[in-house]
Amino acid sequence: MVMKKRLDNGFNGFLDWTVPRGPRSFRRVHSKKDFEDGQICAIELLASLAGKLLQDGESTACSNTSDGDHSVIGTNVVKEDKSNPEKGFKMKCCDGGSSQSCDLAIETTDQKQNLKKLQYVDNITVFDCTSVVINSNSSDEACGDVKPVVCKTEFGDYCTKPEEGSPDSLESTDTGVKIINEEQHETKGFGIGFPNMADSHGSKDLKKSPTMANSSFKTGFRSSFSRYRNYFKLASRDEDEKFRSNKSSFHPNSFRPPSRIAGRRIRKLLNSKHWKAAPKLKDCEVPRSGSIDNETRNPFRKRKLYFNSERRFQGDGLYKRRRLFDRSSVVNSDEGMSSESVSNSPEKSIHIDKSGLAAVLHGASVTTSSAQQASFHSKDSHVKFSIRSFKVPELFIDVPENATVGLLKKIVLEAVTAILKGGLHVGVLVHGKKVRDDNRTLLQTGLSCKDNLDTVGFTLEPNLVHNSTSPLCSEDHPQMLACDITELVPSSPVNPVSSSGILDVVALPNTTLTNSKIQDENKHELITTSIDNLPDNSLQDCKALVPVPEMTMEALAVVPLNPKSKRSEVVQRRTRRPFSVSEVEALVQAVEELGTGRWRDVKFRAFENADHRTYVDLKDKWKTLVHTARISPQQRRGEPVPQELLDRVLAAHAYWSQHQAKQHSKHHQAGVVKAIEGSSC
DNA sequence: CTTAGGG
DNA sequence: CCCTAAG
Repeated sequence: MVMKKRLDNGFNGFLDWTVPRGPRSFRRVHSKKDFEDGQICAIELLASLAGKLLQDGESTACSNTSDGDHSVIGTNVVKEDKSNPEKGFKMKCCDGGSSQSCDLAIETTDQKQNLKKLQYVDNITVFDCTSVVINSNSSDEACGDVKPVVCKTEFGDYCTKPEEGSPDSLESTDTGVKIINEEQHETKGFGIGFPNMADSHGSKDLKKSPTMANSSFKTGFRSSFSRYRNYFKLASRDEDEKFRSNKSSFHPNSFRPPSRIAGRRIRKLLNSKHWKAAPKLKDCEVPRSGSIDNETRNPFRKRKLYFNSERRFQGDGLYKRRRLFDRSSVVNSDEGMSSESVSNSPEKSIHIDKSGLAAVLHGASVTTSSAQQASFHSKDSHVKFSIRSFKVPELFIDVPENATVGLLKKIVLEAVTAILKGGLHVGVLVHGKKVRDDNRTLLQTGLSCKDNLDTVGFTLEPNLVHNSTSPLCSEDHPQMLACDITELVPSSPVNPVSSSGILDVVALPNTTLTNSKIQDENKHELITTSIDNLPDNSLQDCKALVPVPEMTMEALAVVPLNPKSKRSEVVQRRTRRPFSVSEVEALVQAVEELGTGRWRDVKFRAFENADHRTYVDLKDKWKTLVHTARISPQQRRGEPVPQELLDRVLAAHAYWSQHQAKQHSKHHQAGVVKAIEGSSC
């Protein structure tokens, strides 16, 4: 996760921030509402199915084993039975043999907005051995007919809806979830699938979902979109130089008139939550008053150039220092812990998905439907995603050797159910990096060009921030609400509690997973949960089942366990936003006029509406610009800055450095003079 | 809050 | 880009 330092530039790598580092602290942004608003409808469906399975477990799951159906390991497949539309989501167990496949197809077919819907064929029921993969590569005709729709907008709406239409509505035919047996992994693989559940309870749950699905989604999107529009009404300076001028005039100029503080306040309001009031203020703006003193002393003063930060109409302003992210969305999938760090008894532990907890989409194939994706107003452009496979979050399972396969299945199912019930987040990866700014458009993110679409990835992430009012907590483990668990392992195994919902650990009361390593690494979510309600007493033999969330050591170390402190808010490093040439030009222009010591003024002069550029950013950029200008062109990286600009940078830098020195000496002299005068008097 | 500078 | 001392 740490980027290579660029020492060759002589800067001792201080430029390293060009690549995001891990978060330093955490915050929580997703509201409780997020969680409750059906964000996990699809998941709940699965969970309900899983619950059903649990109930019927002994007769179904175990029967498989007794039947000698060993193929279930890594091959069992769950699929819907489309032949029975009324039953909706009848689950069927099929022995996929080598053609194991499950369904998970996510597709965005954008009609009028960027992202209209995600189709989610939720046969996410198969887990493979080393890596649980929901693979859709196989065009298994038997699968892929059921299409509950999961709408996950970038604004958080998340809903499901069964697709009443024909299977054709699915973009891709390959909607099977594939169980992959990755032999290269030393751990033994296995898979589970929902057994025959012709009368699955799930169908009922499913029938509910459609309603809220669409409505929730649409409203969510609309409101979000309207916010954008409001913003742009206010702040977009796109093709409006005048606007910019007016705007700047509204704010205190660089010489900070008396009203400066008030001006700042107003500005702050404008930039924050009072967008709608802004347009009116604009009308009241007064033309910018001329400079008082700069004119005479600043040789660069004449030039006028303003950077139109919103030129591209991309809603950058919405960024608004949005630094709070759900914890689970912050963790990088590739930072997942190794299995070794968790298994307290390697011989017996079964490690699922060694590659980490993040559910990683494999081979996302994406296509664009519009040729002018990259064009400016591509509102009508669609970006279609065809997700071939997901990895399911990593599970760590520890069972005794003499446990039955049926038990194992049950345990795994428990783990999966726990995760699913906890809800999932979808992460988006571009070039392997997580896109954490949910407000960015696909266009901004670079997902609009066909060329870039193959770099997209999706992840399924356990919803670690489990709301206290969520069913799992309130119903199943109410006691956790009152527990302030700050230790890694519960001191009293007799008092089982649930952790963050997805982290439930099924363990014997006296065999709490107390692996020292785990403790050492702050796996404080390893809380035991009661297994009393489990039907199978044989479960008593199992040592522990530990679904471990995607989580880095860092995250583990920081995230508190207390459900309340689970609001563990994350301060996410801002997304990197390289300065464009036009921005650089604006910066140079402003610095030429104002000097290098007045970044606040520079900010207001040239980047006032670029909320994502703070004066510190500008100062830093200037710093790097000066550096860039001094090094040889070959050593420069990133978007090349015109030499002309760099020359100006150096000139301005030299000038202001000298000027500063002058001022300094001037003041010094003045002080001396004054002192002399004072003494003479 | 700003500035300046290190990381 | 982050952090923070200092003003």
